[in-house]
Amino acid sequence: MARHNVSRRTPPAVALVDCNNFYASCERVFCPRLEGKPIVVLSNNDGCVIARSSEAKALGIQMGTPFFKLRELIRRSGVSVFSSNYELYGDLSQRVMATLAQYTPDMEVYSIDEAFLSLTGIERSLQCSFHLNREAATTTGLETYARMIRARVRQWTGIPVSIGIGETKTLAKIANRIAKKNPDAEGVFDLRQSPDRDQVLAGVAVDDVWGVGSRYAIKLKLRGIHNALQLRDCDERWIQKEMTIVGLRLVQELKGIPCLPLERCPPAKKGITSSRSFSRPVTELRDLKESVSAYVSRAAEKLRKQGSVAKILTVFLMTNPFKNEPQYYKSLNIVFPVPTACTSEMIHYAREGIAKIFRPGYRYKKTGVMLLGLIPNHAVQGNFFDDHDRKRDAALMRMVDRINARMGKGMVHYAATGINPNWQMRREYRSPLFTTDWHQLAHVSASFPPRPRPTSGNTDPQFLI
DNA sequence: TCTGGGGTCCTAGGACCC
DNA sequence: TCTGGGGTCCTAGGACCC
Repeated sequence: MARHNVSRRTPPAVALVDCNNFYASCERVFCPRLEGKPIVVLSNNDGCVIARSSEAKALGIQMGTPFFKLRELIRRSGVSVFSSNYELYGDLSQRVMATLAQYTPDMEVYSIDEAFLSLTGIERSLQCSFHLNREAATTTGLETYARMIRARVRQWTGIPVSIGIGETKTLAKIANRIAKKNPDAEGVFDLRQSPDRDQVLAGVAVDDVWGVGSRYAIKLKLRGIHNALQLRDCDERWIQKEMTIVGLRLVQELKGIPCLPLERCPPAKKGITSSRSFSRPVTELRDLKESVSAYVSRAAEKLRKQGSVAKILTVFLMTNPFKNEPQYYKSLNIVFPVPTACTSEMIHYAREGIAKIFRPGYRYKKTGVMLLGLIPNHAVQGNFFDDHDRKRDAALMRMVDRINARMGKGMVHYAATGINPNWQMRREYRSPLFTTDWHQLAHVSASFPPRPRPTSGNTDPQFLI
C-alpha cells in the first residue's frame, strides 16, 4: 500500500548509467596520455574490434571488423590497440557499481558497463533535504543528482559515464542515448523533463530502440514504422502478433508504463558456457582434450560460485567456418549419473565426449562445453547405485576454489588442462593487470624522466608511468 | 596468417499424463 | 452414432541483449 502511494504521488524515475566506450576508457585510466587519442580493444584471440574510443569511431572503424583488415588504417592513424583484459574491466566495473550503489538502495547491475538505478524515492528525499517543493525537486533535483553521480564516478574510478532518466527502463535507455550523443546534454538527460517528448522520440530511429534488433527493424519499417514515436503509437494487436508479448511490453514501456521491473539481485544462471577459438588450427585429439578440460574447469568454477550443480554436460567442436576447407561440427550431450559440480568428474566425461565426436583429418578452430540443467546444490537427488564419495569431492573443490581465490587464478589446476598448451588464445597487446595483481600495479615515479619497469603483458613504453 | 564469447526470453509442437 | 478437456515437460527455432 505504501509503495503504491509513493508511485502515485511521484512518477517513477529510472536512470540508466552507462559507461562511455567502457573497455577503451578502462585502458585510458592507467594510461592518461591516450586521452583524446583513438583506441580499439580486440576480442579474444585478437580477432576483431569489440570496443572503440570515440576518436576511433570517428576514423570509421566499425564494431566487429576483423583486426587484420584494419592493420593498415591503424598504423597510418596511430590507433592504440589492446587485447581484451577482462580482469581489468571486471575489476573497474565493480568499482563503478560500488560507487553507484551509494546513490540509491535500489539498482540493477545490467551488464559489465551499465546499471539501472531507481530514483523514484530519491526525488522525495531531495525535496526534504533541499527543502524544495515537489515541482522544484523534480525539475532540478534529479538532473543535479545525476550530475553529482557522474562526477563522483569519474573522480573515484576514472571512468566517464552518461546518465539517462525516464519513467521506464526503455525510456531511460533512450534518454541515455541522447545524453551520450548530444553535446549540449553534457552527459545527462532527463526525458521526463523534456518539453517535447514526442519530438525526442521521433528523432530516435526504430533500430535504436532497446529490444528492436535487425529482424524486427525490417519488419517494422515495412509497416511504415521508422522511429520510436511511431512505434509507441502503433497498433498493439499487430505488435503482439508480429513481435509477441515482448514487443507489446516494449510499446507499453515507450508509453511510460513500466513492464520491465528492476532485477535487484541477479538470478542464478540457467546454463554456463565456456568456449574459445584456438590461436591456430588444431588437429590432434590430445590438444582438444586439453582444451575441453580447461573450459570445463572454468565453467565448473562459475557453477560452484553460484551454488549450483549441473545435470548435463555438452561438448562440441568445430572447424573454421570462414575457411574454404572441409567443415565439421558436432556436439554431444552427456547426462551425469548424479548432478555434479566436481571438476575432475566433469573432466573425465568431457574428455570421453570429445573423443567420441572427434574425427581425424579436420583442422579444428574451436571447442567448448556447456553446463545445463542447473539446480541448487542442496536440491540434488541421489542415485542408489552411486558409489562416488561426493562429500570428499565437494570438500576438495571448496579448497581448490579458496586457494585460487587467495593466490590467484589457476594457482591450482588439473594436469589434464595441459602445461603450456600450444592452442592457447592470442593476446598480443594486453595491458597489465593494474588492479588485480600485486606485481603489475602502476608505479608512480617522482623522478623525471621515469625509469622503465618490466611488465609481464604489453611492454609498450606507454605503460611506463 | 588473421573473423569473439556468453547469455536471456518466447512460442509452437510433440509426447505424455490423468 | 457418438470419441474430452486440461495439464506438464521438453525441444527446437527465432528473436534479442551486452
